[in-house]
Amino acid sequence: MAKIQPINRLKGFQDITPEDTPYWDFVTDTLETGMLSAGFDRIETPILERADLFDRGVGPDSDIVNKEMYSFDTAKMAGKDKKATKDGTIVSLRPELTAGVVRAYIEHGMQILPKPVALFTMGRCFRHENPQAGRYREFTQFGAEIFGEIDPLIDALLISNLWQTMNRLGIPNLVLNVNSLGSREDRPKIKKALTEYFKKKESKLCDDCKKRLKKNPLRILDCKEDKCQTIVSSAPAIVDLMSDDCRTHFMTVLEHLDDMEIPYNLMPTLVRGLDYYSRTVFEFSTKDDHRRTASLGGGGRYDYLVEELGGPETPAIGFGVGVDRIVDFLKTNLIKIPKPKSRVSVYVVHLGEESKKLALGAVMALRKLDISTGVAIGRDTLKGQLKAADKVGALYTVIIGQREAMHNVAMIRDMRDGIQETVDISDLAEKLYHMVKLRTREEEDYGKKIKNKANQ
RNA sequence: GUGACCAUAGUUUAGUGGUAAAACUCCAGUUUGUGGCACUGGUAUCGAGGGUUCGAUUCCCUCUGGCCACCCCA
Repeated sequence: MAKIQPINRLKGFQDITPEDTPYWDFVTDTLETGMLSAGFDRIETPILERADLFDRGVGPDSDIVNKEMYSFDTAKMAGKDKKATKDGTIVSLRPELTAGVVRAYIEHGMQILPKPVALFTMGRCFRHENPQAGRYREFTQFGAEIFGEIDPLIDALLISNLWQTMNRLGIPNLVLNVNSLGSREDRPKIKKALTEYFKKKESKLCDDCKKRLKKNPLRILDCKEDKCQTIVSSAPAIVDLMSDDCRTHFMTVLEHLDDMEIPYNLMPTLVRGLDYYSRTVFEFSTKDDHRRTASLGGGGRYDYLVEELGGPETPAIGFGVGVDRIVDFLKTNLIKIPKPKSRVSVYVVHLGEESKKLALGAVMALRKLDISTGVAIGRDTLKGQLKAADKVGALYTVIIGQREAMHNVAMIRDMRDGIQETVDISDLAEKLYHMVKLRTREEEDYGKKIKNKANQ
C-alpha cells in the first residue's frame, strides 16, 4: 500500500501541545484575573470581520492592512453546490483586536453604560507575514480597552494594571517605555517641525528613512540604524511641540505613575505603528538572558477611533499583549510556573471478563465524585496495566481481578509505597475519595514547605 | 517582499559517493495476579522534485519547510 502523505500545519501556525498548555493556562488565567480584579468586563468578538473595518480602524496605509491581511471575497468562495452570495463582501481574519471591540462598542450602544466602560478580550489574530522569533501568522493577543474617559488617571491606572499583571507572570527585567504623540490637532505641527529638521539632514539618513520623511516622519524616530539615531538624538522632541493641554495631560500621567511607584522610562522616540494612536503611548519589553530585548505588548490612547468608526465622540485607551511571546519567554528563560495537577489520581485495573463490569462501575462511581480516574484499555496483563498506571502518575490503583470479583471486593494499591488493602466494592469510591484528598493535601503542604525554605 | 543558515527515526543528534548509527520516548516481550530498575526485540522510501554519476542520504540546481534577521509589529 502506498504511504499516504501526511498534511502538515500551515506556515507560521502553531499547535499548542499538551506540553505547552500549562503555560498557556497560567498566562491567560493570570491576565484574566488581573483585569477582573481591576473591574474589567469580558467581551469576545468574531475572528472574521468585514475588511473595511480594518481599513478604517487600523489605517489603509499601514502595512498590516496593505499586505498582511487574510482577506476573502465571499462572492467567490461559495461551495460548488451553493449559490454564491451576490453582495461580494470582502471579509478578513482580524489582524488585531481593538477594531472589533470598538465596532462592538458602537453596535451595542455601549455609550449608554456608566463611564468608563472597561473591557478585556483575548483571541487569535492573523497576519500573513514571514514568521520569526515571537512572530507567527496566527497569534493570540490579549487586549483591554477603556472607553469614555479622558482623565489622565485612567492612562496611569491602565498602565499600572498591566505592570502589576506582568509582574505576577514572573517576568524579570521588565521595562516600561512611555511617550506622548500629542492630539490630532497637534499632529500637523509636529510633522512639519520634524520634516523641517530631517530635511536638512536628509542625505545622512538611511534609504528607508528617506521614504519615511515623505510618508510619516514620526517613524524616523524609532529607526534602528545608527546613523539615523545620531540625527534623531538632537531632533526636536514631540513633547515640546504639542499643545499645553496635551503636555499637561502627559505630565499628569507621569505623576500618577510616580505616585503608584511604577518605574517607567521616558522615551521621546517611542512611536507606535498603528495609525490610530494619539497622546499617551506605551510599550512593555524585557531583557532576555542571552538575546535582545523582547517586546511583549503595548498600547496607547486612541481618542478618535470610535468616532472614525461611526460612533459618538469617545476618548479611549487600550493595550494589547502578545500571549505567544509571553509563553515563549517563560519557556526559553525556564521561568517556573505553578505545577499542573497530576492528571490521574486513581487508575482502575481489571482482569478477566467478570471483573470488567465491576471495574466500569467503580470508574463511574469515582468520576462521579470528581476523582480523575483512568482505566486500562487494550492491555490484558496486570503487569501491563500497572505499568500504564505508573506512566500516568496515578496515586492509587484499584485492582479488580477474578478473585476480587468473586467476593465483590477490590484491592487498593498505594503506588508510592506499594501497600495494598482490600475493601468492599460498595465502599470503594468513598474510601478513595478521602485517601486522594488527604494525599493531595500532603503534597501541597510539602510544596509549600519547600517554597518557604527557599524564601528564608 | 528581501537576505543568512539549516533539513537524517516521535524527539535530540552522529555519519558516509556504494541504501545509515546512538540516546531518550513509544510498542511488544523476559512463562503463569503486581508498576518504577535491568535485559531483548520492533519503528527512517536520510524534506520533495530534477541533474551529475555505474551508483547519491552524501555533490549541484529548483521547490517546500524550519530558524534567524530586515521590514513591520504582538
